[in-house]
Amino acid sequence: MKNSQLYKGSLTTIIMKLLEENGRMYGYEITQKVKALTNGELNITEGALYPALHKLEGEGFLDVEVEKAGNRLRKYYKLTENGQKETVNRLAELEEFIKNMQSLVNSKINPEVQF
Amino acid sequence: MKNSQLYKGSLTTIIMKLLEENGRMYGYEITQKVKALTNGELNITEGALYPALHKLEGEGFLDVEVEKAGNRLRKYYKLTENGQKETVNRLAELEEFIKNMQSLVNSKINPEVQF
DNA sequence: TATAATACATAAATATCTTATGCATAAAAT
DNA sequence: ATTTTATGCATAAGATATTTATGTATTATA
Repeated sequence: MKNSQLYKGSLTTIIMKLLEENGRMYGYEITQKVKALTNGELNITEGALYPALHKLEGEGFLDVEVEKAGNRLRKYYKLTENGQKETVNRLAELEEFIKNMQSLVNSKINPEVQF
Repeated sequence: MKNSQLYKGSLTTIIMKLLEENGRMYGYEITQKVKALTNGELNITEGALYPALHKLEGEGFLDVEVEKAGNRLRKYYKLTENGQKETVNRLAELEEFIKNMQSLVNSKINPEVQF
């Protein structure tokens, strides 16, 4: 997704948070939602998304239901009970991460001027 | 560094920001500074740090000066002119990243309750 | 009627980081 | 006195996540 290396490692957290919000979503829907919420800045690639969804399912954090929309199939994912607990943990980790990054970045450029 | 996957991709940004602040630092000093600024939460491992420093140097973003402190040697790194420009870019990317992650995470749990 | 959008999938290559290991000096603890 | 911890560098193997490339198929738009 996108060019910036910073997004590496954040994909599953994003997926789980969106599923927590929306109850259930299918893969393509997730990519579109992320694009919309970030004003087109974050584009999740399919090569990253689908393996991530399969892994989360394999870990027991997601359940899947296949449905047909017209002639096209959609795989709707939703959080399992364990997935809901894990989502809470990951969001807490994300908050910590952001807090830590801000501690590292928001310090003064010229520390010798501080008093 | 640490357990959370979220930090992946953020190491070089952290290094460059610290060098921007402090003028020049040696590897071990960077690990200690990061630990201090994050209250012990973020521990940069040597296996990540040294290759990252070498890579940044190879890309022309860092210059190195070897000095002896007593009988032990230290490699002091500082930003090149290009490195300073790149630091500005990376910090802007970090801000964007944090903003986007907050957009994704700070949305309501129950969107149907919004009005 | 060709192109773009929708919808899934996987495999190879790349990048980053963890874990493990190695060497050496200096300080602190037993 | 001597072991452990801290300081200071380094690299290599393995794990993991993501990019890039490719594939298939349906539906909507230009």
